[in-house]
Amino acid sequence: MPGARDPSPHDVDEMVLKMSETENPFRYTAALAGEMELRWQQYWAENGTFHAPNPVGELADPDHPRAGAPKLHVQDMFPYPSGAGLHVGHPLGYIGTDCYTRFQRMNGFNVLHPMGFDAFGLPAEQYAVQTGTHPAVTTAANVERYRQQLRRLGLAYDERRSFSTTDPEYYRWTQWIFLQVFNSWFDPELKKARPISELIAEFESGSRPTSPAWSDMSAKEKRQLIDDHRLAYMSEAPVNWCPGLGTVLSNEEVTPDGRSERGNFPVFKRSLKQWMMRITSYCDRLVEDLDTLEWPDPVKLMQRNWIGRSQGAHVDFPIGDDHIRVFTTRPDTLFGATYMVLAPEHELVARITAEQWPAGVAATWTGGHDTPAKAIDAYKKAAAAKTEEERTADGKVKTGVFTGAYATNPVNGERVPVFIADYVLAGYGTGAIMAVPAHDERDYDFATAFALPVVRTIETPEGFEGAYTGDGAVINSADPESGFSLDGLTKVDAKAAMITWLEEQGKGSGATTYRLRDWLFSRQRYWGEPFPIVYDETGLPIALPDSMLPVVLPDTDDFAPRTFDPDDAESDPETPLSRKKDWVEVELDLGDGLKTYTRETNTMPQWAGSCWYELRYLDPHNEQELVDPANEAYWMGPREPGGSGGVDLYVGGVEHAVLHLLYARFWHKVLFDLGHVSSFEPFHKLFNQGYIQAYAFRDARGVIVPAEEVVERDGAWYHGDQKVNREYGKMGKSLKNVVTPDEMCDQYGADTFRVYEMAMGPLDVSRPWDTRAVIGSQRFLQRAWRLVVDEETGQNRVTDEPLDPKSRKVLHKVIAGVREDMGELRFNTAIAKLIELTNTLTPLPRVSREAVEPLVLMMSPFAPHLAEELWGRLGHQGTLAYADFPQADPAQLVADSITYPVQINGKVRGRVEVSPETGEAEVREAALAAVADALDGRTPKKVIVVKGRLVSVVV
RNA sequence: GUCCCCGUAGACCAACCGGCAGAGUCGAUGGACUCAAAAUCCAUUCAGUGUGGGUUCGAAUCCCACCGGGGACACCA
Repeated sequence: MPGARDPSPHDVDEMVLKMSETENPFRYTAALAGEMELRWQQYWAENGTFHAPNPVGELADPDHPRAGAPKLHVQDMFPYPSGAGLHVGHPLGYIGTDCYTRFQRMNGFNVLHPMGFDAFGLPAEQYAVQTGTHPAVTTAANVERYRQQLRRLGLAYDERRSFSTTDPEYYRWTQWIFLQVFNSWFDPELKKARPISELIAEFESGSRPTSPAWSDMSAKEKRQLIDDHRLAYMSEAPVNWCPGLGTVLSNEEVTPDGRSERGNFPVFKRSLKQWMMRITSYCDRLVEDLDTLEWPDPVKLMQRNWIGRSQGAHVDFPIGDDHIRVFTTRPDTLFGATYMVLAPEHELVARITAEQWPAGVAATWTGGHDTPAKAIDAYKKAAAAKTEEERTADGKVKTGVFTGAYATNPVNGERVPVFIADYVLAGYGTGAIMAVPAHDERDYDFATAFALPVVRTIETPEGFEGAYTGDGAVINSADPESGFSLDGLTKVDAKAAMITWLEEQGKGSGATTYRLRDWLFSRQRYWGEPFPIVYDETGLPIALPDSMLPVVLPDTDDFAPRTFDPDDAESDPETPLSRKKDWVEVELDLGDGLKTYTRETNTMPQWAGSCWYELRYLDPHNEQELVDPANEAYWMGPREPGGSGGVDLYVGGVEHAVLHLLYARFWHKVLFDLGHVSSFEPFHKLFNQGYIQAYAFRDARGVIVPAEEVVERDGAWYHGDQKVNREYGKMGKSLKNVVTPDEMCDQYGADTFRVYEMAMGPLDVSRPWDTRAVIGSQRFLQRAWRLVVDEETGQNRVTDEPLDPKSRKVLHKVIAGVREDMGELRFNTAIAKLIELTNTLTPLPRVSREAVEPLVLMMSPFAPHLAEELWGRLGHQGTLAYADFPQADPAQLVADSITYPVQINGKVRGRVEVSPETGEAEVREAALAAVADALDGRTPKKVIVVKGRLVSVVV
């Protein structure tokens, strides 16, 4: 019956809570924490406490306490706001940067710590399709939910600088950058991007000759030639088509086994006309500038691997009237090239294939076929039938067939047989190799299988079997006819000498190749930035002028992508925007009067918005410019000559090692070349935070049971009476082990949650979530609270009497330690030291202000609400966010005395206590005296005094 | 297969340039307080550092091999 319900267990909890509150009304409970947290969050918002002043423009504030101070720009990888909301793992990095920036703000830095939302892209669209709601609606709701969740944690963001990549005011500038890229070309001499207008001027003046001559070209031909030089260009080329997602994908979005990173659908190579970005022009700079960055080595390595730069040579091997061009990193071993291999797809295969097998050819070479053409045909069919996965999974087993043709080794005139084999990839280098079995493992395996000769050209250690890839003197590398010889040179010198010779003879040249391909930039999706591009009757793209930006994404109910059977490789992509006929056809005046144009209907990929967001935080409302140069120079400019500049600390997961971080670096470099920014790298220092993982439990049937209902008994886990198995992994709905920050705030308060996340381990290490252990952080905050506040009366307990000398030493030791730990993001050890200090003060009869004030200040980065509250109760006005972080008194860091353990042969046999100034000789005397008994008359062979540490005696 | 990182009390983690293995947290146990409990406070417990060698007066720390866990790359010429 309504109004007469029995007390539920929930009510009982509340009664218990109320009872304990009435017993100790001023106790630091979750309820009290919640009340004061809300109050301080309001205070900060109302007072703009965390506003960071810009040098110029709308956000400039000369009266701000940190105006003109040294700057610190710290950023998190902004989240994609999913429909599921945050779990406790998500804000780990955000809390880390919040603690760090609060600390540095108190150290006098003008701190920029913004947060935004990466809200375009596939997942938002998929979520919208699932729920049948427009992505704009779901995205806005998700962003709002994230904002609330983050606000509740007391993160000190400058909220004026927050934006979402889906805001038209934001993507207006994403489109503007696209146009910058579109209207640029890469000058290979200067190795930088230049405005396309400068290229056109060179064409027109004839200083850069064209073929045919510029003046002989039609207007359309001229435009095509120009378009071919742009950094953003359209091309018909094999791309990754993913029917399951209904869109094409960039190489970076495809996993090594040929599936989509998102959704795990099959991906097929398909020739389609798509937008590309010429990231390959920047390969060298993207590799070399890694040296200027403070990034974790694994991330640098991943980028280097992905770019895959190799230096070597192109060499031409004559064959009939043709020649086969190969790329090799080992031109020094050219004399050892005993055969050649083409990729099965290589364009020369058909032309060079012989009509008949040469006399006496081995059966292994022919694959058992009558003619080379049949053998080749069969092999190509077999290769095509294999998936990428099968092709690589076969590992070391080398297959191939002979073409029946022979080419000529250009250095010594030897006839070398030409094979096709799938261990040579069509997409890398020239799709053809010279094979040097003596010094390349793959070639050696193939040569062994096909009984091909092995000629060593590098001195190989005695008894060495297989391919020797190490260093050594060059041998067997001389041509008696020409007199050319590399014999006796080192590997490095021989490479250089060979390249010089090849270039002199016109038989090859030094060359560098890359694994990186140009960035496929268009997607057949609705929820992305529209391209600021239209087409006229020629079908060639025309950039819209800045004045027409933004090109707003048109509203539609028909936003679902056209997807296909995931395995239907022959399906064709369809852009959702193309269905909006009234939007696609547009009348514009682009200079030649009002004409009808057709809009580009692809949208930009998810990565576009995150490619430059670090810049927009600097000047988020600037309508004239992407960012005012003065603001960019202040927040991101290089700090020393030749420095990269960029964000001072960028924190995020390692999963973006290649995708986001590579694309963002590329765009930033284009903007740098065009003079829009003074930094040539976007992120100077990168820190990869670990993940919070969680246990999940499965019952005997293999069904996941809710983790919170599982109890541990006698070393096993039970769900009710049922024994369950424990697994370790991600936190997620499907594993029924999600814990949300909201629950933690309800149960303990945001400060406790923050302290727990920071205390549970180093920021870069992944660890398991353990709700039961959170209580420890709450106890710490309760003890600290109790130092200041009498739990029964609410009175201030702090006295102005000086601290006792012993505790003072502890205080200053802790201050020194905490400062050091904070600077290096070692929050777990900093918190341990704060707990130590708290535990030192707890038993004291009177609590001295001398100790409590520094404690409160030092706790404030971790537990900001509690600290603000205590700071007020200690008699201060306003916020402590700009108070000075405590400094240790060096005089207090000197120990009164030092106890030296005295070791005899590595074992501690005694101790001596001396004053810190005691000289080495005296310590030695005292030590020997202390262990005289243990020495038992033996004379020490050696006595080692380690100053301040110990004394080691050897007998 | 190659390369990189990590293995320390029952759990999470400290230990700086090699110098007494323990800062902190959870758990467990005992005590104080209480009629009792919760909460709180106090105390105790527990590893010789994955295994085996080596260097050293001295090794968790440096070197080598192996085992276990995580990650990167994986025919890139």
